[in-house]
Amino acid sequence: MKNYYSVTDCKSYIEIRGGEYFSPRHTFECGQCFRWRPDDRGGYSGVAGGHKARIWETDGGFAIDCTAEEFAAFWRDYLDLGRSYTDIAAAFDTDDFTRQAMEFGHGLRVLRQEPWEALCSFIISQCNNIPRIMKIVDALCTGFGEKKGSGEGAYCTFPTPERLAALTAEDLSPLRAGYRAGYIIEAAGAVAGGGLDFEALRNMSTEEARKETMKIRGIGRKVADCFLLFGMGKMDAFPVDTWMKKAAGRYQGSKDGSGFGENAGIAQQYIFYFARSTKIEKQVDIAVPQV
DNA sequence: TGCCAGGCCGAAA
DNA sequence: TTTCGGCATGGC
Repeated sequence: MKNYYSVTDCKSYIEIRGGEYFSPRHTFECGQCFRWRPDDRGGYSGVAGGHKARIWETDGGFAIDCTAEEFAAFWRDYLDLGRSYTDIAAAFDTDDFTRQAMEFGHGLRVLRQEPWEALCSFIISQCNNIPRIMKIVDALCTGFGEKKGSGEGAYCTFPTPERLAALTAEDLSPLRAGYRAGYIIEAAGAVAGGGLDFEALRNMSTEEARKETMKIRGIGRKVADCFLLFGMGKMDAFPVDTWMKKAAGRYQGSKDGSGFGENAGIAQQYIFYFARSTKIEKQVDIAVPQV
């Protein structure tokens, strides 16, 4: 396991080499996030934490169209580059199912998303399909987020809880989110009003944080666990006995015998394996060298 | 046209 | 404690 990333400044972008293999496709299309889109050049463009970027694979690693400073300040943590997924994968090389799961999702990383964006996005995800989730999230950002940049580089940030808390379900009707609109506004109110305190949740056990999150109407076990894993970095949010049994059932029931197809749902179950891995993972040194 | 999608809520059993 | 219908909407 290499734990050292070399960052090369290529003027309009930086290239990261020497770390673990990172798959933009597996990472951005597995269903853990909803604001990244593939482009016709093989890369992915997305907005996170108020930043916009394009990420693509290179011969020796991957590249981001940002500065080394921006990488160090935001993208490095967002992409969870300080965690050794190689070690995690090695620890799960125990049986056919887990081995194929790891192979299928090779290069996938669990993104460290903004808490509010993760919570709101997974409220929208309930009883919904991924293309429509992305469509609603996009409409939410376009309609109520902050507009940044200009021309082709223009984009909208994810709307703040304060902004959404001031709205009514009717205001959100252009989103066509259905009954989820009310849930969004209630959650926004809880966050903006301090009823759901992200910093306090960080200091709680996963179980306590889950209980606290589920006090909000419209947030059940599934949404809460997605929020805790993807938004709060609580890597043990998904109990293996609950979620992996589902994944195993779908794996064994696959018609072509290949196990894992191009299925975002299955890929997410793969993430749950990572979620169970904190006990064996190692933190690595990711100091960014001079460019 | 009908089924279903990465749920949740609340009532009834 | 578990089960089940209803909820909005749109993709297939």
